[in-house]
Amino acid sequence: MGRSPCCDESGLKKGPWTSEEDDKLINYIKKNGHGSWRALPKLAGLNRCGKSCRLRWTNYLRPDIKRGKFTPEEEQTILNLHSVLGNKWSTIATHLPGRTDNEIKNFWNTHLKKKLIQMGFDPMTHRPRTDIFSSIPHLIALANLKELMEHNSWEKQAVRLQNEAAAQMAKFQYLQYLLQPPSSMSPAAFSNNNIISPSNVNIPNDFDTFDLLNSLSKDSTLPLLMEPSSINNIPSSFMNTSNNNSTTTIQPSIHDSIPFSHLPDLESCLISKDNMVQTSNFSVLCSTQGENSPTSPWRLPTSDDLSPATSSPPPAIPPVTNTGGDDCSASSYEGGPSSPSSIWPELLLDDPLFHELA
DNA sequence: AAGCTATTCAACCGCTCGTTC
DNA sequence: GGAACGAGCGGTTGAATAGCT
Repeated sequence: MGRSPCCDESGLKKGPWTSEEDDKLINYIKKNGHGSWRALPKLAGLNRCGKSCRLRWTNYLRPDIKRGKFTPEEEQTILNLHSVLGNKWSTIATHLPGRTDNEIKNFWNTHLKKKLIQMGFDPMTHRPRTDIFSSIPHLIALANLKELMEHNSWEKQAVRLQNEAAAQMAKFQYLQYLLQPPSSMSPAAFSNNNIISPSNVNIPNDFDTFDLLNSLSKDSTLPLLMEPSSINNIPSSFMNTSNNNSTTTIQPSIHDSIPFSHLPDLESCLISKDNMVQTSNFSVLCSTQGENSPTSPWRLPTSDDLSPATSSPPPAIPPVTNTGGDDCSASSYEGGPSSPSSIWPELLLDDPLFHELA
């Protein structure tokens, strides 16, 4: 199958569009619809290829396009969706009305990616980079912030909380290190669905790992999405397990899924087959549905999920069990719903450092 | 003011996928 | 089944602009 010549055809104009060309394109599409893009330029009296016309229309001239700065909510949505979907810009764009895939892609490449890198996170996996050099910017920024805070006086408490947050971060980075996949596995493959499977991760019989996992689950809200056979390797004494036909939710920090009709923000959640939405503050999720099934039982919300019921007020979210007395992590990381694999972006957005570095 | 560098984003390129014949 | 084609997608480029020296 050869490539279609399209824009290679000589004599066709390339480069920036003039307002005259824009008018021609808009008027034609308003009257006739775009029909066949290949045929459109001739019919509209444009010396452009159809592809160029399509791009100009979908990325710039379409009447429903929303221009201007991305809101923090949109930023959050992009981060959440990117952590689940990767560079599926068009899919991400379907969750952001009025934004084009091109615009989101540009915003990611020029802003969000840089923020993640500066914070010491891998923008592909949304996980902390475990090599010491990549962590340096984050550590320096933390140190600077700490110093800044120590020189103001509102902040002994804040410094303590910051230290505790940093300790949490360190704990989790160590956990990530313990659970990290073999080096042969590419980050891209890992980011496809963000599921830790037994084949790509070493779930050790290492008491330290489970101890750390358990401690993190108790005093913060850090989640892990695992496949069922991985879960089988975790001693049951570590977890409280609730079970139904399609999912098993293991919740050391006691946080139930809630019916999605009560969910305040569907966009940033995952929905299970039995229409339960996973909110923040869960700890470990796994599926009991088909031991060898590569597919997650969790899915992104669709427009069909946006029923009128979603407008009913959300129930009070139960407080996080917080054995460590760490109000910082609890107050920072609790709150809005999140998808299991999108906790890192949410952590970042809640992290003052994230805004500091922006 | 001029020159240089960094950033942004519209547009292009080349590939893949789905449909038709 | 496979060739041809159209449409769409993600990656990349480069002109315009902003910021800095």
